[in-house]
Amino acid sequence: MGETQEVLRQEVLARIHGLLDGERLPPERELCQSLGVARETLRQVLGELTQEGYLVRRRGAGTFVARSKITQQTQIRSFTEDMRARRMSSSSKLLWHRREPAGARLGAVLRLSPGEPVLTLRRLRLADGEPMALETVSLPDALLPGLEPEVLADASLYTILDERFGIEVWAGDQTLEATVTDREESELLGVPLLSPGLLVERVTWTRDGRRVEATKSTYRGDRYRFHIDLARPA
Amino acid sequence: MGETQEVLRQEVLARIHGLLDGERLPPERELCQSLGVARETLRQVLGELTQEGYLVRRRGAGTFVARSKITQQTQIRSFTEDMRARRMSSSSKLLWHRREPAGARLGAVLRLSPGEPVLTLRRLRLADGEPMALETVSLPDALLPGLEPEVLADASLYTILDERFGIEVWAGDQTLEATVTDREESELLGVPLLSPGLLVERVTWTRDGRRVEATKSTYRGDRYRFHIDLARPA
DNA sequence: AAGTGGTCTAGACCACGGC
DNA sequence: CCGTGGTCTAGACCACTTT
Repeated sequence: MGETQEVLRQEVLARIHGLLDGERLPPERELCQSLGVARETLRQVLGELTQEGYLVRRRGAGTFVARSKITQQTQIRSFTEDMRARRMSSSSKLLWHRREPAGARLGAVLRLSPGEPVLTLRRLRLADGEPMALETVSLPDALLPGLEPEVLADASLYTILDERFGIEVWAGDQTLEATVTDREESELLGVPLLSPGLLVERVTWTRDGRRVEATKSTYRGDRYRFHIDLARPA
Repeated sequence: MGETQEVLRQEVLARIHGLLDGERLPPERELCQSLGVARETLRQVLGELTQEGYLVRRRGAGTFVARSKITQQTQIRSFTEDMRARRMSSSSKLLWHRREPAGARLGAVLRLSPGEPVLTLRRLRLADGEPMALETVSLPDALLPGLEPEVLADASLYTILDERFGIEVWAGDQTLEATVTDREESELLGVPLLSPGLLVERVTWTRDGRRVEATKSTYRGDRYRFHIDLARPA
């Protein structure tokens, strides 16, 4: 996303904030003029905000504030919460951590400039003392000023984010695919080489769109199962 | 999506089809001229195809073909609907079918008495002519009076349920786990023995709680990917 | 330096909703 | 009918990769 759009997004969010649920925004042609940008640029931003549930657009009618978000499909759960829900004890082993520039790929995913520092840590996650998953988490360092990675050795990341930094994860995006374990994963997870595994990639963000984490995990295929409640679209 | 983009999309897909994995597409400025559209319009289409995994774009370098995985959304979708959403053609090959008493396990899942007849069929599902998944569906026979299983050889189950029997799937429950393909699966899916695969089990029901289907599918791990939108519980 | 994708602009026309 | 969002255009400049 460009610089203009970043600023524009905040401006529009501010205006939305000043409106009630269901109220109409000014027409695009009017809004873009008052904000000093091209209509297409504004539309790009409005499109994203619509996607995120802040707005509803109706052709011929207008763009409206949608305060109430409906579609809670699948819930975001941290490993810790997930295990608690399964009535298992969870623990972690911090394998390594480092702070480094985001680089191109992570920068794009987390919406940071490539030079921005990122905290990355790799943890072995255990359930009832048994290895269950290997996880690599990357977080914008600026989000967690002064955090010692060691406290994440055995704590819920989401809890720390919330209680210590006031960061609440609001939504996310996750993909699952099948894989087989490589040598390192097999050893750490205690399974034979080339065992089935679930590769889970997750990106989450806060209500105001700030990217919180990019996580890539490999779950043991023989012990882990992913559950989804389905709903039929209307 | 506009008319121009629809046509454009097909044109670009055709060109992609003519290229190998990793090959570069012509530059945007060249391509849009040869296709007779504006660059932004072309970029819109390229963006979507990138989102869908057909392409990878690298600034300063070019746009490249990515024989990538397909990603699935979160709602209940039949394979047919899923593929249609991906704009791929879907087809099926009916491997076998039979009617028999539900038995203990299926009876419990579908909430039928064990003696109640169940229609079970096994289908190979293909996307754009390529094997993608193996699926075994079981349905209460009483739901589908007079259905000839052959019509399911190449039709959407959900569509038939709805249009012909007035049965609307309302909600469901799905689990995913990692597996490796056995001998039969490998042969039918055209992958090596013990390839990674996704084992998907699904049970769905109508609004009034009647169980509709119990399905067990094995998806190719190298071509299929599940996509889930996450939301944080309130 | 040349060429690529990424962003932004100003303006046109279309399709639809509500008056 | 007019005003709205939806699409498309031609062209400019920027950021990055490659040579």
